[in-house]
Amino acid sequence: MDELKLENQLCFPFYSISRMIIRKYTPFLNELGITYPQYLVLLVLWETDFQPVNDIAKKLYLQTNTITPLLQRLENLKIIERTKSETDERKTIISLSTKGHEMKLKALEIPYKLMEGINFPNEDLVQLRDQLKKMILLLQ
Amino acid sequence: MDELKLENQLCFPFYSISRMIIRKYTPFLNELGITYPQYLVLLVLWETDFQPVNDIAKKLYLQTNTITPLLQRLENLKIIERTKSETDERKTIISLSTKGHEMKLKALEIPYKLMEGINFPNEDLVQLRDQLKKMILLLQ
DNA sequence: TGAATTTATATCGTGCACGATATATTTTAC
DNA sequence: GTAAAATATATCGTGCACGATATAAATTCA
Repeated sequence: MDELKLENQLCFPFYSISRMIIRKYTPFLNELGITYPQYLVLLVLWETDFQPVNDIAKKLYLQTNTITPLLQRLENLKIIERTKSETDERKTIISLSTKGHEMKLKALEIPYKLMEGINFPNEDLVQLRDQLKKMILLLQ
Repeated sequence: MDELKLENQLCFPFYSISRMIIRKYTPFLNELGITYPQYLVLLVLWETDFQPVNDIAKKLYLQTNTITPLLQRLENLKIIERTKSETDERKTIISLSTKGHEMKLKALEIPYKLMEGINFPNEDLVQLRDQLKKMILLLQ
């Protein structure tokens, strides 16, 4: 019976922490005029520019039907560009605009500002990150 | 510069794991005809029946404008009932219907079925749960 | 080569999340 | 005792997530 107690749920803490951290991000992302999932897409593009929709989706463990409209919004905001691949016309290649590139400079301070607001012991964080990585592999 | 790499993000693993576990829940919850956030509300009600909207929202770290329409859907499904408090007319008291009570019996097996699909070492899980609890306290 | 299958993206519908706002009830303070 | 503030819920708009479906291009294979 205890297994149905909220306190003993496995997913609930992940679900809550995720939303709580996103809330902490929001004021900084508002300054850039983007949302958290849009920020994740930009992180991917800042690492590697010019990628098909599917590659971005896979890196974020999302489906293309989630990020297609998100990418259309980023295009409307003039942050990215969407062009058809010349070698494979099915593929839509996503690339950063000048504005998208410039946003990286402003974004650089976000991770620091964010961690200031959360006083989590650093040694715990390192260990936690390893556990979470293991967990993602098991869940895929 | 490395702080903007997807791999080094703090929130991304929580966001991904949360969605991945919810995906594992979905087939079992489909059998009950409910969604994961609706399941969370039922967990709260199965522990304590008859609660105002606000109490449920607080336990789930959600806002009332998120769960009000969710509760209306659960009412349409005849799983819960919504009645005004007699002592404070502002409060809407949420209670389980007969169907809502009966669903608990079917739900009892969900935690076991779910953990079967994830081979996470048990000693790690205990430690992880403690870390996550600490984190939630820091983030509130 | 041409039909069948696979791949890549897009579209549509539903249900969250959440900021902003509205409305009604209760409490507080003068 | 009544106006102001606080509380509780509801409504509205936008942007995800994701299942289901559509469409078009590329690949496979008979």
